[in-house]
Amino acid sequence: MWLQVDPRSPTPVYQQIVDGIKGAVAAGWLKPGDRLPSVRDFAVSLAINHNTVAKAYQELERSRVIEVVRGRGTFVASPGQRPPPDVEERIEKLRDTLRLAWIEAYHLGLVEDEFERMFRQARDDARGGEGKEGL
Amino acid sequence: MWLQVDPRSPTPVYQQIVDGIKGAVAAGWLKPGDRLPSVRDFAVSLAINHNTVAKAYQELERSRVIEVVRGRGTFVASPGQRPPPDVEERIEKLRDTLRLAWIEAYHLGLVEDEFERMFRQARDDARGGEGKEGL
DNA sequence: GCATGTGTACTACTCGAACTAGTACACATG
DNA sequence: CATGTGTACTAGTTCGAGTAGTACACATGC
Repeated sequence: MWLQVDPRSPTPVYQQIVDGIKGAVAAGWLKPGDRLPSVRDFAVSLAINHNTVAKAYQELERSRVIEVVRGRGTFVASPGQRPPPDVEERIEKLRDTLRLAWIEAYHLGLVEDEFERMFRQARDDARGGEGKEGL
Repeated sequence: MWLQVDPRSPTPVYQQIVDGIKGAVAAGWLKPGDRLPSVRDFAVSLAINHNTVAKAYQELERSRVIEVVRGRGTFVASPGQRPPPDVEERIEKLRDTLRLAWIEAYHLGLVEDEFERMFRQARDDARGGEGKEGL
């Protein structure tokens, strides 16, 4: 299975699924129109309850990353259709994440150049990392 | 009081204290040698239990942000003395935070330039934001 | 129509982290 | 010795995450 999950992680399992799928889409590893496993199949693969998968799918649909069709399945959405209802709030949260990251970098003794390099490295990791990629 | 805390936030209260103090130090709003309130005084100001403040102080000491002297009080540490015992782990966590931030930015429809601008803005916010600063 | 597979909704329950509350202890200072 | 500091411990509450099981509504294909 291309996604793994750690039940003992402090990050909730459903959040790990959300992050994993968002990452796979951003990396191009999942493409618009691709079908995701059913909540039950996915739950068996990850050895978790199907309600946890359902919760992740609901969050992903709110984020406009996937589209759910009752009775048929869930599919990766085409990017940039319509933005999620709370974009502004999400952007604000992202701002705060970056602010806290700078503060943390300061206390870890990282100088500005190092941290900016890390920032760009993270961008490259976000698109295509994880080893296998379309070349 | 220069720090406030929201007991209904999903982020734990002790974590809010940690972030707040780290931010105040990084912004220069708290300087090395400055004394922090006692756990009990701070707890009264924030209307929380003193054990919660103590937990925050312990985390801040592990991060080498403050120094605790039993019987005397807690003080802002001088920067760059000795690094925390788990720097590598913290840096790795920071890497992952940035990677997830890029993924989130992608799904919010932010283009690279916008996100890099946001990154630099966050740096400026981290040192000196919050309105009042030493000019 | 009916069986099957899809996501959804609901209840009941377990588990662990966060937090409260209260108390006791060890150390430094005056 | 009194006071103020951080620390440690127990007991209990609260809440979110997750499990388990079931039932429902919709789409598809036989």
